[in-house]
Amino acid sequence: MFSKSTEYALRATIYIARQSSIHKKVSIQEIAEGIGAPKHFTAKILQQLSNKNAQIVSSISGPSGGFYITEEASKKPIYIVVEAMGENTVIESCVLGLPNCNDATPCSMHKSYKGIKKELLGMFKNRTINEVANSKDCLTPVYFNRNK
Amino acid sequence: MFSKSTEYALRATIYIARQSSIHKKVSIQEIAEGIGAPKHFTAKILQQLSNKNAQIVSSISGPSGGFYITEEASKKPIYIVVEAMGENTVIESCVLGLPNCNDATPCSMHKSYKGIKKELLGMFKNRTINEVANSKDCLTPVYFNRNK
DNA sequence: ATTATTAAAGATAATTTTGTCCTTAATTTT
DNA sequence: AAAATTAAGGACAAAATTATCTTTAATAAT
Repeated sequence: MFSKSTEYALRATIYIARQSSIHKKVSIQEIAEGIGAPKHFTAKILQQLSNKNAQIVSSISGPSGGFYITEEASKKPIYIVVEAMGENTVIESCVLGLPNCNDATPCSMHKSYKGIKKELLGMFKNRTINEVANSKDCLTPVYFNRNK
Repeated sequence: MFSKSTEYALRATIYIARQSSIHKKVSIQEIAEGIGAPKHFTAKILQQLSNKNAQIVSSISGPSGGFYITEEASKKPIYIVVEAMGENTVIESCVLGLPNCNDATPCSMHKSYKGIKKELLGMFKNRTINEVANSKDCLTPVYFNRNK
C-alpha cells in the first residue's frame, strides 16, 4: 500500500511516541533496530518528519540526545505522517490511478471504492499518534523486529 | 495504492473487456491511447496478462488481430488482474509492512485495518471483470483519457 | 508469393526508490 | 578545553520501476 519510506516513517513515529510517553529519548541506532529498517535510511526519514513543515518529531544532538515527540505533536492524527511523506494521495485518489475520476465522472470502481476510501482515511485522520502508539489492541511488548 | 503497472493492467483489462463485450478486438495502440498509458509499456503488461499462468487476456497477431477477453475469463473476479501483477500483497498485508503482523501478534493498526482490508479484498474478489467493465455506476461513455 | 498489419520478445535507457558512506555541526561529559 | 556522543547534511551507489526502441514472428489481405 505505502512505500517503504512511509512504512518506516509510521513505524518510527510509533516507536518514538511509545518511548516519549515514558519520557525516553531514542537514538537513530535504536529506532532503526527497533523498527527493522536500515539505519541511514531511517535517519533520512526522521529528517523529513522533523523538518520545519512537518514538525512531527523533535531531536537534540549530542550525548543523551536523540529523538522524541512532544505531547502536543502526539495528539495530532497519525495522518500527518503519511502527509509528511507525501503519500496521502495513496489513500485519497482513484484505485485505477485516473486523474479525472470523481463523483461526477466516476471510474468503474469509484462507487465501490468510495466508502472504503472514507474508512481508510478515517483510520488515519481520527486516530492520534499517541492513541496508535499506545493502543491496547496491540498487546505484544515489542512491536517491531520480533524475528531478529 | 497500486504501482503504475497494476493500474495500467486494471485499466487495460477493463478497456478490453468493454470492447470484447461488443465483439471487438483492440490493438495495443488503441488500448494505450484509451487508457492513457505508454504504448510499449502497455504491451509488456498485456504480455503478463496473457501468459500461460495468467490467461486473462487473449490475442491474435496480424491484420484484424488484437486483444480480446473470452466470456469465460470475463466471468472471473477482477482480483486475478491484481494477482497476475503480483500486487495482491498490497491489499492483503500489514499497513506498516510488518511481516509478522497477524491476529495473534497484531501491530498497532491491525485491528482498525482488518475490516477495511476485508472490504478492499471483497471489492476485488466479489466483482467479475465483466461486472466492473460494464458497470452501470460508470455512466461516462469513455472511461479513460478524457483530457487528451 | 508479396506486402501490410499486428503482437511477441529482447535490449536498452531513464527515472525513482531505496540504501550506504562520510563529513560536519551540535551538545554533553570528562 | 578536550573528548565523546549524537543528529544533520551531502554525496554516492544499488536496485527496482517505468519507459522506449528495435527486431522478429504470426497472420491476413492483396
